[in-house]
Amino acid sequence: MDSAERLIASMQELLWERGYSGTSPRAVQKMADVGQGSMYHHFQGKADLAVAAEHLMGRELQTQINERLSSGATTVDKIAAFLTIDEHVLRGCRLGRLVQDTEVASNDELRAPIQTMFVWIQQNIASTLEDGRSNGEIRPDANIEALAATILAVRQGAYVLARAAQSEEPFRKAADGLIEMLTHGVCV
Amino acid sequence: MDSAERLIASMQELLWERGYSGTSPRAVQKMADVGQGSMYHHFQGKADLAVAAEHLMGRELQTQINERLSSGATTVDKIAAFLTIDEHVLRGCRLGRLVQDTEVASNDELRAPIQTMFVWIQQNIASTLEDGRSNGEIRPDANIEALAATILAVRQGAYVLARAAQSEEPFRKAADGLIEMLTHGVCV
DNA sequence: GTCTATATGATGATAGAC
DNA sequence: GTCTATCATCATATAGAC
Repeated sequence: MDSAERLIASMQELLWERGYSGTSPRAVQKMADVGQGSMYHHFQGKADLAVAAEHLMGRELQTQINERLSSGATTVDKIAAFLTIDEHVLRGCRLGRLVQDTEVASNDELRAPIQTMFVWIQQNIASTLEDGRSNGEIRPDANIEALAATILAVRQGAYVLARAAQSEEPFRKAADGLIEMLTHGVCV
Repeated sequence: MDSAERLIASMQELLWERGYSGTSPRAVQKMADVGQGSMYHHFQGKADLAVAAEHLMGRELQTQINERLSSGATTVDKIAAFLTIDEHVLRGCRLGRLVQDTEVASNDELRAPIQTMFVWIQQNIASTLEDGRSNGEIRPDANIEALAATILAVRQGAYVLARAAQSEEPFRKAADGLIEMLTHGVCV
């Protein structure tokens, strides 16, 4: 990896670990083993480098999500796979965590890659549900768009609950509850 | 309001607006119109003042949530009220946002009040669902605990989606999807 | 109980040599 | 393309006068 690549990889790591405001250019340079001048040669500044890191995150997440949403026999299995716990639950969602930072939310350049990814994920969940509807697994009158938003929200919210508890248990519970609702409904 | 109360109110406001790491004692003092020496007289430091602010937040949230979970005729109406949009959706959840901050998540004194509130909320949702089960509104075999976790996760996640989009729409959609799942289920 | 002065280190960024 | 030196500003906190 060259300097620029190492800078992006380090920024990505630190964004996940410490958030945007909590990540200093210094720390990125140190982790990447790259000098200050070098960083400001390759990137305009902290925000510019962070955007590059966000784009890399997005590409990695797309791969992961595609794998999960295409695993499993039934539609519910696919959604369950999407909600499967991974090794990083307590670190939070790489993208979702970032957008809680006011500096990120109020800067369109930093926010755009996150919003784009969320839209992409929702569309993929929606098309998984559509397939299920064609198969006859999903009710014909289901509001696919709303359901996709709910499913993504459960994952994002489950990360938050797990972080507050410093335990993976609330994540699992929230996922279980969603699967139950998808399969059985709740009302008599 | 005396100095200490103004400090707590200001810290609360700034925690919501800028998060913990993003809030400096300076800024709090300025908003509260209180000098530096005064702040360090009343509180041990930034974290100590933040904990006081978190406790105040918790008390306010309990009132709001009690109101919502007791409004509405049916159990689903009550859950829908819990998921009703409020005027502050784009600012995020006061508690959920905080715990995304690494400094908060890794400091037990700062994290505890948040976790306590989440547990309290889940218990209140659970007992609302229990009532519905007694009424015959909710399936007897429903996994109440998991459903409560899911419902709270939807609210938390919906905040995240709204912030990423800088729009209240995803929040509404996620809530709609949840209500649909509660009432009809999704699978044929 | 509140004030000002000060300490110590980090922040994000620039300047200019090599 | 990378380096070191430097900048102005902010962070959190303490010291000691009033």
